[in-house]
Amino acid sequence: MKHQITIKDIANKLGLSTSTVSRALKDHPDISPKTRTAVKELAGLLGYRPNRIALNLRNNSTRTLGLIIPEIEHYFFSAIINGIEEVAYKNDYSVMVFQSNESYKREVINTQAVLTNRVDGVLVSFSKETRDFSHFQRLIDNEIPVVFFDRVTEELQADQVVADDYQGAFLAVNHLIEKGCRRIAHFAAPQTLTIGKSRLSGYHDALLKHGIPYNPSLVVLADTFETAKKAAHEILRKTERPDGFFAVNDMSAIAIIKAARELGIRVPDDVKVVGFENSKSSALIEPELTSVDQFGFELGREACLLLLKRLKDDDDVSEFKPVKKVIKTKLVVRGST
Amino acid sequence: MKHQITIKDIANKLGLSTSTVSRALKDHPDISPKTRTAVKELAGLLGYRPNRIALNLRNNSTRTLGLIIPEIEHYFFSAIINGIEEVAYKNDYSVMVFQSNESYKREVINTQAVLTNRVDGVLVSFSKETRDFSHFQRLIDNEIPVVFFDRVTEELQADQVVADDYQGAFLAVNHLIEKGCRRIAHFAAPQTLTIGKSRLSGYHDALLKHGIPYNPSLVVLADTFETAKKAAHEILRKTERPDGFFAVNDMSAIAIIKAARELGIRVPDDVKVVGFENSKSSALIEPELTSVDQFGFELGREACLLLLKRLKDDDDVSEFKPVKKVIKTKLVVRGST
DNA sequence: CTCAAAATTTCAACCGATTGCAATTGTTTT
DNA sequence: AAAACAATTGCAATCGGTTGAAATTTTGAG
Repeated sequence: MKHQITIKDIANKLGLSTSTVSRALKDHPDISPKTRTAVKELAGLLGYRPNRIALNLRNNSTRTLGLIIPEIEHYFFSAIINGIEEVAYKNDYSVMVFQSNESYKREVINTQAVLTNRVDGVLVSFSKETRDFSHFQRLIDNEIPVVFFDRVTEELQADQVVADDYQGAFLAVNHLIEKGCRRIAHFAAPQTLTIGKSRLSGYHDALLKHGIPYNPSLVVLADTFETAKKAAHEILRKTERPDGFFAVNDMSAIAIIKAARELGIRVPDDVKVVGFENSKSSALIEPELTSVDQFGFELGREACLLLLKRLKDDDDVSEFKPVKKVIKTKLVVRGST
Repeated sequence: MKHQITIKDIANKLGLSTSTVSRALKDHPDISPKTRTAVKELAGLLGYRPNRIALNLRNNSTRTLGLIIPEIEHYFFSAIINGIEEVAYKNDYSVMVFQSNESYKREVINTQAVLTNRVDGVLVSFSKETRDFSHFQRLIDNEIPVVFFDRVTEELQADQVVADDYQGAFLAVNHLIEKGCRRIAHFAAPQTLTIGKSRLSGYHDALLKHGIPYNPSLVVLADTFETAKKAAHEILRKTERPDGFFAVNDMSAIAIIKAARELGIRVPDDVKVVGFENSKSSALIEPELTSVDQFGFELGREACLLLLKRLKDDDDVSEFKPVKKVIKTKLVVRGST
């Protein structure tokens, strides 16, 4: 990088001290109008920009947020990043993005990276592998505000922002039942993730409400396209095949639709399918997928707003009370049901 | 943030000077083994981590890269970010992400933000609106290495990484012709973007090769789902409708397939469609979309590698020769042709 | 036991900006 | 004209770490 114009350059050229220049630039009342204009003029002329790093050092703040996320290449997460970046941008914060790639080990390294980079706060959605949360506890111990979103845990004293997974699942399954389904399968996420548990429990309670017995053999762990495709093939070949599917995400739901087509089973006539995410893809496939919108953009926005709020009132650390923000979901009905 | 352990804390506790501690921590030969181990031990005990900001200030380097991108919420770009983050991670760099949201004005602000944040280098794919490139020139004037990817320009002396758009388009249209199409429409991107021009020219030359006259009325500006859907409806209703489509991206291609279905036109029997991107969605729709894979992940990797190379040999600034790296594309044939 | 060489440690400046306090200049009052 | 006061400006420390050069201590040879 080229030599950047510093306050010292301006001071020298005008025969002033750096302190005077500094004060002149920020309209300190002590400075005479004459020198103030002179300083500002020259600063403009030379294209002076304050050195953020020097300010970071002095203020012990970087105006930067860390974002630790499993995979960027996933509609839901990219929507969240979008929401986060939007809020950060409006509040003059920058965002550093770190991917864990669903790897616990890499996630630990990511937490070290955010510490090293001295970010002011961190937004986290942890990996599927993560069981131990001590690396996040280390952030909290350093009094770096952390907000968890989507993938959250009760093990830590930290803010959370989640979609209303239980409500979404309940809506979805209720909808299937009202459409006439009686034998509804659930393609679930790992039960180590809160979203896995909540969505299963919404599924369970919706069945209960309509007096349909809960049948564990209809619940399968399948939260990716590949696993879901395989599982759907198996379960659809059984003699007593399901007449409805509630999938934990859109990719799994789409895999089910594809599997059904391959087996000559009609959607929605023979089998109805509901996904969770309301991704772009859900409107592209045929039939279009009924899905629970979990408003990733809003979720990201809320998470970032909450974090910025924490950064503002960071004084009352002693009486810290974690907040759990729940974003309502919405069922978007399309051709697959 | 809590008080962080500094080199001074260690120095005080051991009755040493900060310089000794500093040198001890980095195995300077001047330091006696005794003090070295003592310092390292205490540092480990207290959980000392060097303050990156202080180092940034001294070294005038942040080990941070800036990334300016139109929209994260787009498969191709998120794949690119993935590739960039991967390379940055392996080389111990962090990535700051800024979205322009396809807005020129916001993009200008983004370039200011990367300047303010004193990133070591910048990766850019500019917005559709951008005609004037002086904000990027300002980065170059500040001798901040800039690498453009996907959306590039010849107006600036800067490195570029692009997919082989011409080749990809040629492959696609050639494929359509070999499959029997004679009246091929092209849904194009704005001709202000190099990708728009290159893909059109590949389309043009493939027609030429097979002796099919170029017909401007078959070229339509339509690079989003909505515009393409509308345009497809219009063109498919004409008496002399096309028998093949080459779309500038997958979203447009999928819109064409949907429009055809709505009009009762069969794909691929009546009309064949090829997209560009090979996004996840292309394998989800029915029929699956034939598409040109532009390897977003690799493109991001290459762009980042090129930038890091520039950062390494930043000495020979005088004899700067911009590099243009072209990533070969590949036609992935599926059910839509 | 002395003195120089070697080993070890400290001093001080620096990166760029901020800020309390001291110092300088200019103005007014008596 | 001197004292008192206000208006400006400069000094120096600070943030945390690095590094050339100086200062100190240790070691070993004569």
